Amino acid sequence: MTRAAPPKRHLAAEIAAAIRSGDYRAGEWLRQVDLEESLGATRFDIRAALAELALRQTVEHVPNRGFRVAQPDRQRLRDMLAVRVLLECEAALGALPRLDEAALRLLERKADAFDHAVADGTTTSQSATNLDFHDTLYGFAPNRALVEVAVEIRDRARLWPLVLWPSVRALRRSAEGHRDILAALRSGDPARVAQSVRAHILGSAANDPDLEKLVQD
Amino acid sequence: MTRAAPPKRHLAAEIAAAIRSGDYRAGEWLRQVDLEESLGATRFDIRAALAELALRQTVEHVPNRGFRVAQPDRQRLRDMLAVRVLLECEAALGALPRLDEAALRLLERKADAFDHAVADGTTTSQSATNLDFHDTLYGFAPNRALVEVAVEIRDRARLWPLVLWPSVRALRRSAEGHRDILAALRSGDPARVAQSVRAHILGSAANDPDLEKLVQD
DNA sequence: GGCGCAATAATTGGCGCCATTACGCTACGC
DNA sequence: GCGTAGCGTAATGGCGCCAATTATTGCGCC
Repeated sequence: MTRAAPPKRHLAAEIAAAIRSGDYRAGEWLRQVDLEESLGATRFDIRAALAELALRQTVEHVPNRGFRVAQPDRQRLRDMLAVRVLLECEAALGALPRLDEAALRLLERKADAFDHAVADGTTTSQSATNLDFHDTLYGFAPNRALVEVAVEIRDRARLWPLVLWPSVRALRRSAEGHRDILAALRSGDPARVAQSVRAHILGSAANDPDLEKLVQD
Repeated sequence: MTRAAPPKRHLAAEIAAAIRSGDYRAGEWLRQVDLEESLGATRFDIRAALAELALRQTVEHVPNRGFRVAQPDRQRLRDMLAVRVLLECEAALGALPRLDEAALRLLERKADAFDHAVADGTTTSQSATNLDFHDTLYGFAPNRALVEVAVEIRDRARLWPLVLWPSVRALRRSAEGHRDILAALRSGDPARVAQSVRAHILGSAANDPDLEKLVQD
């Protein structure tokens, strides 16, 4: 056999990453021929991946026209943030009683990793370490289904604000948010945990001036 | 043209309905040839529909083996119910301040329709009128994204308990649940609304003896 | 010179075929 | 008589081609 055989790729994730990195702008049409060439995949797989992204509302599908990057209005973005707050707060609260000293230490290391990525790291490493912190925290929650839904909704809403991310100020604020959450978790106060998670999520959209005031609602 | 041309069918929903009606049991393999014959669709569309259901975790996909109906364990069912409570309570609470007298009248008519379906109706009409009541209520919530997620998660979790539905006792309890929710909405008390919605959702799984005690947690 | 229409070109999307893979049966050996 | 290995069969799934639909460009007309 000439090739080692590419075992399996998740093309939908690759396309989503391409959108996230700015290769395609909101509202732009995604031509299947371009994707099949740039990703080196067959048209069949491209279509399956696009259908998957359409189901996740990452892209919009217009019959006989094609797929284009979804462009949510401000109201919808606000609404999605509220849903994220609801789900992720619940996940964090579920994790709270299950956190022992070792778990808190682990979370601190994850927070450190994000700090380092903010200081000197690529956008992708910043994103990865950030997600790692949250996933680790939610991983302690007993309700597995809740965590899955929370992560799914987060990733669904994550596409658009991330384009605006490279603001150093927002990154520093995000790092501080992790510390706030850790402090709240150590205090053991559920209300404080919920508040810190809420502020952190809403703050992630705060680099957009129009969304800034959402934090104070 | 010989045929009026079937414009477009949502095959995934039809397959889900077939599973719901009991044509396929949990864990059973879904052969593509059978579906393509029974639904009168092409293999291509069947595969797309199955992929969609796999993404919604309605069916499980095993490479080179096929698709089979997912069979969640009790713990996962419990977890999904908790997520539903979280989302649907929030949606109901969001709708609460927006309900005027006309809206409450409308909801009462929807509740009446469900009562009639319970008294003399098919399982599908019972299911439809029940969903209609909830969708109407949530439709008043200002957060559109929240409602969409809530409905999506509900439909995702709805498959399995519904097989157990035809219990008349559970249906009557469900009808009473609607009345409780309406009374709570009329009282305007958020805590009471949340409690009634919570009890109604948890009660929907109460015809399973093993799940009965979940209501009192 | 501008607008509308039609022909052309490009892109999407439906569908069938064939290779790959897993399962079940049978035959052989111990 | 039982276990195992090999083969036959049937199902999955990957891929390419062709029809349907739409955007675009050029031409004719007002």
